[in-house]
Amino acid sequence: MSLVKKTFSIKDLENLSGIKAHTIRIWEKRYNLLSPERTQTNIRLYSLLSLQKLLNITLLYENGLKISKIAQLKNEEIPLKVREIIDEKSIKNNMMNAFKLSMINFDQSLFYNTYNKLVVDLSFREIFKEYFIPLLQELGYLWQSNTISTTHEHFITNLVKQKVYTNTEKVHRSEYVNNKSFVLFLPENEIHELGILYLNYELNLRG
DNA sequence: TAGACATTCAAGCTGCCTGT
DNA sequence: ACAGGCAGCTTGAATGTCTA
Repeated sequence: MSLVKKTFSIKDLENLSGIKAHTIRIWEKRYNLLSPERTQTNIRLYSLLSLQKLLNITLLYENGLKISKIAQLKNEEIPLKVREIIDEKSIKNNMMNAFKLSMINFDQSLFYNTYNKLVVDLSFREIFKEYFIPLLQELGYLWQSNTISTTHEHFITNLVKQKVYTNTEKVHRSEYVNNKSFVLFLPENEIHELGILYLNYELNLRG
């Protein structure tokens, strides 16, 4: 018997993709996602291509795309979309890891370098929301699990704070766009002020 | 007008049945 | 074992309606 399989049963697809056979049938029926060959006795036989397609679909699906949306994609578009997600993820992972490394080693210039790479393509808001917030969230867990100390936390939050300050200064306008005033304050004894500093940035950005 | 609450819809799962 | 149909259930998102 050949070790290289040429056709796959619906059970094979279930095992390889983690999508239940019943669900695969439903998708097939509702969205024509796959159109397998059939044996004389009407049993589905999937090609390697079908398997590939299902695995791609699974990846998109697990990344939050609705099955109804995926079904609208043309066959050629699916691998492109998959690559987009993978690229985006690995770039993001690399950058996140760089930030974490800079924290562990108290490496200020690594922090700045990573930031400077990001700022080429992203707005400060995007960097703050997509990188700094997750980073700070993770700090919490790392601290809880004794992986890092408060010194690390202070080191990185201060660098982030710096970035908020400099960006706030950059967008600050001498003339206000409207005459509204905002008073920002934290609850008593709340020491984590980054959120409020960022809000201040957003307000300045809007004049 | 914001927030609470209700309704609707898509998607998926499970169980049951019948047929091959 | 697999196919396919049906009913019933859950979940989450989107949308609509009511009310303080």
